[in-house]
Amino acid sequence: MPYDPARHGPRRIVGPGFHERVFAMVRRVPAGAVTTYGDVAAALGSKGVARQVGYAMAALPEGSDVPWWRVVAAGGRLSLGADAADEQARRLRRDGVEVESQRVRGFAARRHVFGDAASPPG
DNA sequence: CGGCTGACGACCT
DNA sequence: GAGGTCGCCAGCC
Repeated sequence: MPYDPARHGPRRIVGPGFHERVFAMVRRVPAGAVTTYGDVAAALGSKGVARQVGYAMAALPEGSDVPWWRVVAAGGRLSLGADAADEQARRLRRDGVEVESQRVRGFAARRHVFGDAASPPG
């Protein structure tokens, strides 16, 4: 566990600067679309931080307004554990995204593109 | 500043 | 399709 809010501090979304940017990007992903850790990382400027994007997701509190389930692994796969992946699949279906065998249907078509706007409109 | 951790990604066998 | 390895780098103590 890279960051355990239950032990390291209060469940506040805006903590580490990097996470803040990650959350902002993920919030830009509309329902029905999906993105990948690598894409978010690339949108933030460094494709190498794909991992850190995942850690940011892990640090999200349950009631956050960040659609973490729209972030999947490369190739449209659900890299989370089988159980967690199932939950993600459920949420994706609620968005109208089909998931089969831990993979997003028509991933290429549903893949969200973060224009060149590296920062949110806000 | 150093060591440890880890919702990833690409590659090889 | 499945299993193992290396590279990437932020965050925490």
